[in-house]
Amino acid sequence: MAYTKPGVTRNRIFQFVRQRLLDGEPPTVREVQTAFHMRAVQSAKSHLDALVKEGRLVKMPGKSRGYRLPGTAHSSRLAPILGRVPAGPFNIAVEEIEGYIPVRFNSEEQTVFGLRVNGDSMMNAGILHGDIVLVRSESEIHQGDIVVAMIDGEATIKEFHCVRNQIQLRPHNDAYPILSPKPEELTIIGKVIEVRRHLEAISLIDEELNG
Amino acid sequence: MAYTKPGVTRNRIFQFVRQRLLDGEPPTVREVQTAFHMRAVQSAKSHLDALVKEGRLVKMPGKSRGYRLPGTAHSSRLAPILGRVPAGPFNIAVEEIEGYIPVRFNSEEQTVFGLRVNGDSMMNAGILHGDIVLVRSESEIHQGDIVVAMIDGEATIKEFHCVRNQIQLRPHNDAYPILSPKPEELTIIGKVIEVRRHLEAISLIDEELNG
DNA sequence: CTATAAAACATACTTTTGTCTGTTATCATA
DNA sequence: TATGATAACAGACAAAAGTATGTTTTATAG
Repeated sequence: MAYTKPGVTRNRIFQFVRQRLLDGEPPTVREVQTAFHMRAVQSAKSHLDALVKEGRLVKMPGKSRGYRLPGTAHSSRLAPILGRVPAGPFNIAVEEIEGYIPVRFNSEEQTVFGLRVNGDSMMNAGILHGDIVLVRSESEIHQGDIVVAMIDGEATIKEFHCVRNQIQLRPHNDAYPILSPKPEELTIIGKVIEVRRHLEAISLIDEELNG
Repeated sequence: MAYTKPGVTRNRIFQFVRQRLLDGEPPTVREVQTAFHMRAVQSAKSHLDALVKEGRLVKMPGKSRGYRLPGTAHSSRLAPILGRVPAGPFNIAVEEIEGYIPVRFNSEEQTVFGLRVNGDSMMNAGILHGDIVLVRSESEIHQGDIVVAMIDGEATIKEFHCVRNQIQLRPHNDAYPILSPKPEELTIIGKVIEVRRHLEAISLIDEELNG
C-alpha cells in the first residue's frame, strides 16, 4: 500500500480490528494485510504488534485470530425473556420464552432472565408498562431493592423493605397501596438488576435456539 | 471421553460453541476436542460437521475458527458507550468511550451507540438521570420520536415535533420549557431506540480502548 | 541536507489448525 | 443377541496463520 504519515495506518488498522472484534469475527494477520492492500504480512503484523505494545490491543501469542480488545473479561450472553413469571425459582427453562436479549455477564453461572412489565405500579421509578426488567433469581435481597415477588400466584414488581419484622412491598405510584404479605404467602422470584425499554420495534424473538 | 447416548454430546458441544460465539471467541476444532476431553480431533470434528448438517451451525470451510451461528441476521454486538455526545454524526470512533454494552442488531452496518443521560428533563417518559440511551445516528426522524439533539454545542434528549414549519423539542418534565431552535442552530444526532437503567453496579467501564 | 525513525516490502520458516482415511467401542432396536 | 447407527479413537497430511530476518522507501526533525 502507499506510504502514510506515522500513526495514520496504525489507527485505521485499530478501527478495523475493533469493528471485527465487536462483530464477533476476530481477524487474522493476513486478513488485516489484504484489507489494507499490503504486499507483505509483516506490514500488518508490525502494526498489530505496535497496537499491543501501546496497550490498545491484547493478543494470545501463537493462537490464530488471537487479537482482542483489552479488558474484555465480561462478555455478553443472550438471556431469555419470559412471557410470564416463572412458577418457581429454578424452573426457568420450562416456561414460555418470548425471545432473547443480550446481557452482560461478569461471572459465570447466573440465573438472569428478562420479564415484561405489566402495569404502572412502579411508574415513578421509571419502570413503565411494557418495559423489560432483567431479573437475577438467586440474588440476595436487601432493603430498598426492587424485586419480583409472587403473592397468591400473582407476580408484582415492588421495592422491598422489612420494618419491625414486617415485610413491606412498596409501589412507586401513589395510586397503589403498600403490600404487607405474610412470609408464607410470599415468594421472592428475584432482584431487578436492569430496566430496558424499546422505543422502536425490534425483533427480539429468535427462533428457538434449541439444544 | 466416555461414550454418551446419541445426541447428548452433540447438544453439549452446540451449547459450548454457541456460548463461545456469543462471547466473540470462536473456537477451533481442537479447542472443542480438549474442552470435552476427547482423544481424537475427529471426534470433535464429526460432531461439528453434524451440527452444520442439521443447520444448527454454519461454517466457513478451511478458515480457522470458522463456525458461526446460522441466521446471524440478528446477533448481538458490543456498542460503545460514549461519555459525551459525538461532535458530528459520523466520527463516533474518535470520541471517548466509556465502555461497551451488548446490543441487538438486525441488519448490518448501523451506527448505534450508548449515551449516558444527564439531567431529568425526560423524567416523565421514564428516562432518568444516569440511564443509558441507545442512539441510532442515521435514523429517519418522525413526529414524536425521542431524539438526541445538539443546540449550540450542548446535547439534550427531547421529543421531536414539527408544527407549522417550527421545530419543537419537548421535554417530559413540567419544570423545563419547550425548545424551538432554528434549523441552522440544531443538529439531530440520532434517534433514541432504547433506554437502559442498571439498578446494580455493573462494570461496564472497560479500560480505554482509545483510537 | 542528513540522520533517524517509521512505514512498507520480500521471503522463509514454524506452529496452529483444518481435513482425511480407517478402526474400535457403545448404543438402540428388533 | 444380532445389526445398523452413532460415538469415540488413532495417526497422518495439507492448508491456514503466526513469526522471524533483512531490505527498501518515505516521513520528520535538526
